[in-house]
Amino acid sequence: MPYDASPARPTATQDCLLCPVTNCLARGHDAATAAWSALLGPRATLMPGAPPLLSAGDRLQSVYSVRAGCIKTYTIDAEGNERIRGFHLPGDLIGLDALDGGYSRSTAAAVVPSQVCVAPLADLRRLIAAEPSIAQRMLEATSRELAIALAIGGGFTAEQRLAAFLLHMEQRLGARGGLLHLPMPQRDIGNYLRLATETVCRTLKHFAELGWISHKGRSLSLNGHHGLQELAEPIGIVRRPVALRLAA
Amino acid sequence: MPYDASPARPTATQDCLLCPVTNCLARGHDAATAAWSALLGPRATLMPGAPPLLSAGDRLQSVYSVRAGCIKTYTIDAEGNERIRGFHLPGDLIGLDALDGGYSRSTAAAVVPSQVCVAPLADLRRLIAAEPSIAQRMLEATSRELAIALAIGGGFTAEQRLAAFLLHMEQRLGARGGLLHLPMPQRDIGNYLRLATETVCRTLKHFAELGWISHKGRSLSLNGHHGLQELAEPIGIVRRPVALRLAA
DNA sequence: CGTCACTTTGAGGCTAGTCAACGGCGGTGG
DNA sequence: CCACCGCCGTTGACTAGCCTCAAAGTGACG
Repeated sequence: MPYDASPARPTATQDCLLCPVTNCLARGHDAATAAWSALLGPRATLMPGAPPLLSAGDRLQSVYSVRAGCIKTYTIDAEGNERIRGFHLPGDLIGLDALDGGYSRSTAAAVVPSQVCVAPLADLRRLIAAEPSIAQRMLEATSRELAIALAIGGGFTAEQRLAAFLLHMEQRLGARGGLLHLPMPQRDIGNYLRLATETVCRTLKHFAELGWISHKGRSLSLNGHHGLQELAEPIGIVRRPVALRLAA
Repeated sequence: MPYDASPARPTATQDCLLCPVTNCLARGHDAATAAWSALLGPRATLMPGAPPLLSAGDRLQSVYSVRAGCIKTYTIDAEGNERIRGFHLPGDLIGLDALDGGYSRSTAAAVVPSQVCVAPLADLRRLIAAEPSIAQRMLEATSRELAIALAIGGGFTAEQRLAAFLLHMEQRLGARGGLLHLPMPQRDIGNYLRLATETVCRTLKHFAELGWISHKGRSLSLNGHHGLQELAEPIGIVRRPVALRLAA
């Protein structure tokens, strides 16, 4: 297996109601969940290197919910440069930046073997009409992505962006004890954060020298130092470590 | 008047159904519009320098719809640095990045004398339950902002970002014949685009030397050269000038 | 007519990118 | 089983785009 760890463990036959995925839209309650669960029936498995799930310029047919693995969305400019716009982990939706306009602005491909649930747009619209709470949840998901995009897009230093990225991944992957395994290569991290691969590498090394992290390959452990948090704090996508904000 | 031109022209007593604003959510049709119109009843006028409409960390009470003027949203870090996350023009909504979480991530203040319509969240939720098309439209608005944030956040050169900004403003302001008046100072443009004020100035000068624009103060005219479009093209927030995409 | 905010211009420095080369690890094939 | 190959990560030297600092010019307003 070319991808060290997190082999996506398909969980193919599970029902969405029992979905193990932390943030899965379908979790929770009631009739909305049942309807959503039915809608998400069709699934697709994606391998790295395989044709993309979705290509920039395509008419958006469906929204996708990541069930396992990691999907990256990106654009490719005239010179062939890839520009990664986001990484989508289990529980995330793909296609939210295309709901206005109706055609996809980005291409979506698997970073590691992955599985997605497919929600055809027509069905989704019907579902929204019947169950406004679904729209509410999609609105929240889109809002969350917007907040992240605005935060990462800001004018921060390489160290700040990388620190925020690590903490954010820790949070999203639900890492226990600061132990986590990044699905993507440093090249992709750098591309996403507007950094050269070399800068990612050097900055990680720097963090390691400070004792803030230790890493081997794509597995890393955040040693709980406040350094990363202090660096990432102004970016504001990581939950505050409690307290700290008494004044305005 | 300290702000040369576009003095916001309050239009205070107009009904939202007759709203002159191009993209106003309330435009269009049916019962949804009527309900929305009623909801948007309360209005607020904002002057530059006045206390912000909304502050980072506040519990989000309402979503705001810009009716006239220009509102900027920004964060302020520990050192007091302002970081502008977006400019909101008539027809834009404010607060969309806070729908998840429920508290505002940014502060909103007027760039020029402005007017907003106030949509209390509780009312909005009720309205969405009754009229799913409102949720649909908000979803589209949020999606649009997401696409813009992702695009501007990418790793582009100063010239590319500024070119995209100018063309985008031309589009959003509905400028006729390439003539437009920017509401915000160069400092704010630079802050938004992660550029020093000096870089904005020099880049504008450069565009002018190339004959692509001419400007005096905040009024500028885009001379229709393809240069700006070519620069901005990879960023992808400006509509293509027709044709050009036969392949792929 | 002075003040203040904004813009413009210049000189120099730093962050991060580019270029180049090597090491490691896994997979593949002989 | 080992040699080869390709992707990824690492390291060093150099470069460049943009930022910082400094200062003067411009226009609006009191």
